[in-house]
Amino acid sequence: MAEEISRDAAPEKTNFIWNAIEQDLAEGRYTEVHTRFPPEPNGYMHIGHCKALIMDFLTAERFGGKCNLRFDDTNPAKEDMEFVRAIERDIRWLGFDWTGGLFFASDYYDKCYEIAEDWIRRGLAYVDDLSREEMRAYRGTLTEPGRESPYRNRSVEENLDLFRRMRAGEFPEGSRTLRMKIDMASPNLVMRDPAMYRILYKEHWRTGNKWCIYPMYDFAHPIGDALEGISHSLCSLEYEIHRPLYDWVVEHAQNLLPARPRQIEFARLNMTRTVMSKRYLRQLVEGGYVKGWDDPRMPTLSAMRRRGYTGAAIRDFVSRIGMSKADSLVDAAVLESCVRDALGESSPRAMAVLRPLKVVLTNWPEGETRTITVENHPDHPEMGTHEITIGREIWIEQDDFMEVPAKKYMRMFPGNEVRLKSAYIVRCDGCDKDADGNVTCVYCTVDFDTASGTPGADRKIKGKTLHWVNAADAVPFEARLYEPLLLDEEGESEEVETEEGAESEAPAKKDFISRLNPDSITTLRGYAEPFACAAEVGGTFQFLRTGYFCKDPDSTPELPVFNRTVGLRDTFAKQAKG
RNA sequence: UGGGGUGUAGCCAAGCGGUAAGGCAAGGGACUUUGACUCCCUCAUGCGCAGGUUCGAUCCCUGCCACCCCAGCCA
Repeated sequence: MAEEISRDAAPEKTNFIWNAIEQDLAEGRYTEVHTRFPPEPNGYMHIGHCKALIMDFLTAERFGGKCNLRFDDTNPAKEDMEFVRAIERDIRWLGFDWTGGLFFASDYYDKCYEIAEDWIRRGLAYVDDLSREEMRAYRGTLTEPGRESPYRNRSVEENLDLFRRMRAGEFPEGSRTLRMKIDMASPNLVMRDPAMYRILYKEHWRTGNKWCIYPMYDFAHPIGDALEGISHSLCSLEYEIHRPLYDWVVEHAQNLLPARPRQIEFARLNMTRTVMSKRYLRQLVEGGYVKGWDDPRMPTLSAMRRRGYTGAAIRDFVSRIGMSKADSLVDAAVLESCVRDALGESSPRAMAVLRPLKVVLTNWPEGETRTITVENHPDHPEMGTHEITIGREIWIEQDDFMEVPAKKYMRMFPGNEVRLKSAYIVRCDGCDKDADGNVTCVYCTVDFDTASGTPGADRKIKGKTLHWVNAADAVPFEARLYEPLLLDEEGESEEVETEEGAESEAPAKKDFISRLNPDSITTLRGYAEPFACAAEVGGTFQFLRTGYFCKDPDSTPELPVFNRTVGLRDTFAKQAKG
């Protein structure tokens, strides 16, 4: 019996990185696991960042180690404290804490400088006077080796003098760089004497004007990792070709470093129906296609939070999509499934009508109101109850009435009985229409013997159970329904995040704009029960049969606003479409 | 045409020489006071292609093919 169970049990979720780490541990290469999440504070985090973030924190958790948060702030021209705060908030929202500590690459500027001078003395680095354009020309191409800079073989004394004067601010921006002396003929362009330092007369938001030379990523990152005692430095696939350089830096600075971290790369996240690059995201905001970085249609964490996604749902998502080195495009439906799972358990139920249609209960006593107690959650009695009312006039969903029913339609139509959720079975008798043939009002007869909770309620009927709100106390509210930002998936492949301003982006840009979904937001004026409208901003409900909704900060006392976080699965609608 | 990577179902993804896990999507059915949830069932004689080694290959070897990344003083 026990064997049966263990055989049926799903294998423990694993991935190639954890397998590699287990092997490292088993073979004694490392005795403990220490990771880091190293964002550059130059923008808001989006769902794409979460894959790396969660992998970093979860790997530490899984192996009983620690994870640092390190802001990679080596380029003062692009970075800002505002983003540091935003990133910290997003990480906390996801439910993580930087158990290993909070650091900045700028903490290591002195150490980087020390290593730079050491390398100059050892003949491993040199000051180059080549201009940006010349350097590009000397670098060679994918198929041709580069040429050595004429400044490559300066004496140690001259290099040291020049580098110190670079630091002292004696040379104009862009006039010189410090370069590693590796191999201009390497087939890997990254190894062709990469720059270590550039001159930048920019005040840094942490180090002020102390420096006018700033270390490059390829130099500062491995040093930061080693200084923090990182064992496994996880990053995305585009850094794979940098790994030989990463190892070169760690190896040659080993005399001044306490550790020897290992870099492992994995595929970054791409998702259907959205974009994941900072450049496109900025285009959406600045082009007015969305209302801001936290517009609920955006894939930023601040937007997802506002829309009603939960940190737990996003963690679940990342664990479901797995980890590999294969380029992938994950179906957004996976994320939606995670959100439904998370919200289905925790959200109180309420009734709200998105597209209202008046129903008059013709045999309901004029002026009479009844109060009904309803459960907040069908599966969780401990979540309590709340009260709703019913009177002679109620609102139902326009979709829930058809004068001439479609095939398999089991909602309200003349002659058919349906149940009003938590209330009574009613029979539809007919409707009013305006001059254009639009239904303006529906008439029903209540079967008073079928009140919910009484034996009479057990009567079986063909019709479905509909949600509704009492017209007498329903609160008008604004519902914002969202559709994907982008339409077709054809040929979709999100480009990597790069600096804007490249000439090659023109065609892709046009394609991106042409794929924008013009109907990504629908704003409706509906009616909701007071219980839901009284919630505070951020409060989440399942509005029966229409989806999960989250109260938006745009709400006013007069007009609550609810974002639809995600709809419910709707197999009937699918059948109708197909 | 240089180098570094990756190809397992519609989309992700396990698998590490012993005869293809799991999730999402999709399609059936049961249940239902949410056409939801939940629960059952179906969904790769097949692992980019072609050879080879082996009693046996998704796994090892060889050769092809396709796709991704790299020519910043960005990260």
